[in-house]
Amino acid sequence: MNMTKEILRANDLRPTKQRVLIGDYLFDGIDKHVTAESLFKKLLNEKRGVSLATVYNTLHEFCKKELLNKITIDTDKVYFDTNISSHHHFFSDKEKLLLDIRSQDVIISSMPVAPKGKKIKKVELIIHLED
Amino acid sequence: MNMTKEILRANDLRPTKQRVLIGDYLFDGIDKHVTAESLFKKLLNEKRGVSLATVYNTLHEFCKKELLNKITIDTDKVYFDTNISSHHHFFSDKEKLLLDIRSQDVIISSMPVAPKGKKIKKVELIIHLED
DNA sequence: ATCTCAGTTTAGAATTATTCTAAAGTATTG
DNA sequence: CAATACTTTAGAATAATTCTAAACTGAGAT
Repeated sequence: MNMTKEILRANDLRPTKQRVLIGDYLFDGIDKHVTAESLFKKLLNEKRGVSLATVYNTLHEFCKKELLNKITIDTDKVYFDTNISSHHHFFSDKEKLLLDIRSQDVIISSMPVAPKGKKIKKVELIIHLED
Repeated sequence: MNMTKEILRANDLRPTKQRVLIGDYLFDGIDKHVTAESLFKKLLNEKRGVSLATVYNTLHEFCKKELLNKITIDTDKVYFDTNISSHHHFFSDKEKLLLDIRSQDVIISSMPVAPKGKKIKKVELIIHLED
């Protein structure tokens, strides 16, 4: 059976045509950074299209199920990373390009304690690049 | 002479009423996190108002002159930090609240090298909080 | 002081990623 | 197959930010 369908079912998401199409692309084993727009355009070339609203819906659902990692680095676009293991990013503000940093290349040896009443949800290190 | 005026002149910015008003608030020595909207509202209560467009213009000019630090953490708002020394942030996604982390509380002991042709412009560590 | 002009401010329109809405479609269960 | 809860979708709505072009102003020259 289609791998994406298994992933979807395992996460209580009905394997609709659209989700399978999106999942097949995102979960093919190759790490990717996508935006709603880039994914939407990518899928336009496929046999059947997926509406932009569905792209947004699906990306958010996948995030909620922790199948994707949402990266907010830029005000005008949200990036989604298919690599959900802990790692950090370079970001080139000029080209708006996001690059993975191998996890072994960053060592954070001291971390603050969370303010009282709060827990640490996620640690995001972004290294902004320039020419 | 007004301290803000000196700062403005030193940065080739004409000390207009609006810039002085904004600078007096931002550069009073107390670290602040503002958004265009929060600053605009704050200034409405002052003797003379400043238009929202000018608030945006001024925040961007101050950033360009490195009098402010722009923090993009959230898609729907840009934050500006008056603390321009190197430090990191907690961010509570729920309340959309930004908190400074004292610089001594984070130690990054290993950093990746920038991709060829690029330099590291800024390192931003954001610790997302939840309840 | 006044003149001049480049730099600045401003209201309102434009832009744009994202979210919302509500109607039509579809997967799943019995 | 029928019923229903979940999905998809087009298009409208939203909201932060940017743009535009006209009015205004600070600062140096006269």
